[in-house]
Amino acid sequence: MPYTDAPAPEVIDLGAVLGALADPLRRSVVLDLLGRDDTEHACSSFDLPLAKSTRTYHWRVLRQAGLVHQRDAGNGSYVRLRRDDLAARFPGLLDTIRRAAHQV
Amino acid sequence: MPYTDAPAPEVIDLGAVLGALADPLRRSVVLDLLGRDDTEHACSSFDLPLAKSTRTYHWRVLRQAGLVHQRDAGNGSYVRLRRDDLAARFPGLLDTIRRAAHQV
DNA sequence: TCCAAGGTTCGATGGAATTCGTACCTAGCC
DNA sequence: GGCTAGGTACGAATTCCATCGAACCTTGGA
Repeated sequence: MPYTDAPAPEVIDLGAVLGALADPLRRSVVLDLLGRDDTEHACSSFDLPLAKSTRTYHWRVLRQAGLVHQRDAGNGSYVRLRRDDLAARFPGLLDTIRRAAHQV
Repeated sequence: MPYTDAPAPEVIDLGAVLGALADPLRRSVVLDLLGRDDTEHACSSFDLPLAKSTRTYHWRVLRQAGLVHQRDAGNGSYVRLRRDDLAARFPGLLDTIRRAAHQV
């Protein structure tokens, strides 16, 4: 069944976004997505050293924070960074994070 | 006694900063400081609806994350936003947060 | 049809985060 | 000196976070 818990673009909460990005693992996923093209990517294409259920948990956090859109394909599932929505709501945030993460 | 747990400018951790800013109360304090002049401000000048010990706790989080510098004056204590350090380490971060927080 | 790969859900668990009360400290003021 | 305002330290309680295992589901392929 599809995911219905992603916030609409205009109600994405800054606290939730920052909380999601505060975690090193989730932040690395977002940075990874920023380095890929702006399309869907298979969840299985991320090499996360965690139990399956823990991966599910982190994808949910990112989804509920409004950072990613997720699509269930029964078999696998796919994620896409919500670049436009985030750029519209919090201009420059993702760019700033990307630049900050590439620091020393 | 003085506070010795503030990180040096070059080792401020992005995760710690984002974690500190994820909390609505702490974020509001930082935004408040951004709206004031770039000097020391008395901790007692912030109207935080919390027990004294909880306020101390949140100042410590902000201090240890590297967001503020805190000075003990025996009697009161004073904080100052580390604008320059943060701008040097994570360019544009505070500006972006400020802009984002002023959104709808 | 059976099986494997990829995910979810549900409980459980250990640890961190947040809050508070109490006791204590320091400087300034009467 | 004694009092007060502003803070800290510490312990306790509570809640939230991150992790996992086990059971289950769905699709695609042998």
